[in-house]
Amino acid sequence: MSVADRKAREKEALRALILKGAKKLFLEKGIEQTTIRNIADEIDYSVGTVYVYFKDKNAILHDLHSIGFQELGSYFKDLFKIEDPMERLQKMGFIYIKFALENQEMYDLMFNVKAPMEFLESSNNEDWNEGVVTFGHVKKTIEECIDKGHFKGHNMEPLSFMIWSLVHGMCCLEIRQRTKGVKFTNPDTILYDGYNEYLKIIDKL
Amino acid sequence: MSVADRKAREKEALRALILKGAKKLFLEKGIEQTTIRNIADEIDYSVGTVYVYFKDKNAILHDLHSIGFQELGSYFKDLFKIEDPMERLQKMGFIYIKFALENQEMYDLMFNVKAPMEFLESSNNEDWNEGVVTFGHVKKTIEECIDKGHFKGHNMEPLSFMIWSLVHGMCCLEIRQRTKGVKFTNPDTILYDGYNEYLKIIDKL
DNA sequence: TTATAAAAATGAACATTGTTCAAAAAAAAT
DNA sequence: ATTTTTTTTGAACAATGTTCATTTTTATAA
Repeated sequence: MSVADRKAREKEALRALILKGAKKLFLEKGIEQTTIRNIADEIDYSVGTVYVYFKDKNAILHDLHSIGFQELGSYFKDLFKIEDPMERLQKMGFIYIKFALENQEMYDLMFNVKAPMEFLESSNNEDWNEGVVTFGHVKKTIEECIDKGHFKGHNMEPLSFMIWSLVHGMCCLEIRQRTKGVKFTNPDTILYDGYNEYLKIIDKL
Repeated sequence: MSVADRKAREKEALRALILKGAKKLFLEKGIEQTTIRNIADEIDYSVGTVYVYFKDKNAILHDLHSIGFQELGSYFKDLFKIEDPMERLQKMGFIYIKFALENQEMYDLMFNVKAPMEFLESSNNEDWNEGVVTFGHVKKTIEECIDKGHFKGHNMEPLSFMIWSLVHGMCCLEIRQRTKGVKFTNPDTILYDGYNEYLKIIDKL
């Protein structure tokens, strides 16, 4: 173990500490209400240090958005043990909603907040890897469904996109407060009620 | 015409002028990049004046979000001439997408930006009228579809919510840049391709 | 151990933001 | 012409993201 190695580890640790502090504050008081100064205070470092480890706020938000995808991944983990692709598809949407509702701020960061995408653009990164991988799971599952004779007459990719959008749209309306004040009969269960309507439909396809 | 009347008209006119200037700048450089000072400059008034006519920035954003719903209403106008509810439902989604793509910044303000909802909360307004009315159009159409024997075994409200979410989700992913960098086969048409998959499905219901 | 070089951390300073409010200017009423 | 009311103003404030010369800490060499 050289000194350089230890330093590299320490750098990585502080980087992680900053992200941890940022995430804590995000969950406590929201992304927009969290400032760099807040984050620095939280971990007992100065503002300047934060900027040594991250180019700007977008960079922090991007890294945190990646962590969000890791967390979604751990929600998804057991899914791939399910052999039947139709059953897997059904559970996938359910778990997706569960993740979104249990991690609203993170979900928002992953799929709504502009910063992570702006970071990608600013670093000349063409692809959105996190998105590619996650959407890949949907596509793969749908493909298996089609192979088994389901979704006759449908195209894999647009169908996958539509189903992703369906679930995302519900989460999005909920998280961005567009379901409040719309006078649903059962506001508390509307996401799962809506999802059930979708389940009824694909049951026949 | 009393002096008070004229003054009232002038007040209303200046209010409208501020909103017009704000909208122009929003479309030019985005909502987040537009400052109150920008708006004041645009219409040759001082910052202070803007605050005489609007409580804060959220109030401007809320009023502009309402204007967005008026504009969506004019897109929807001809829809209600369509007798067949299934045909109307199909066209409604299509027009909804068209509106979203042609007015991305306004759509974002209407359905994603938090400010308009924060304004509602701060003014103790329980209901989101614009949302209630627009969602009402979907519900009414679905209800007519059910009355005509479609969507057997489905519940009107959750089904309406699911369909709204489906279309909204696609628009949302597009506008918030989550379709870029995901390597679609046909990125330019993915929204309409996705919508077509939905059309194929409800065709059978 | 001490002196020197490299790395890491700092926080004052800057430009920009939303917002306020006493003062000035303009308009209306007397 | 004078007073009162309404409207407009922009300097000032606190808070934000960001920068960077300076200081502090750590590693290396003598």
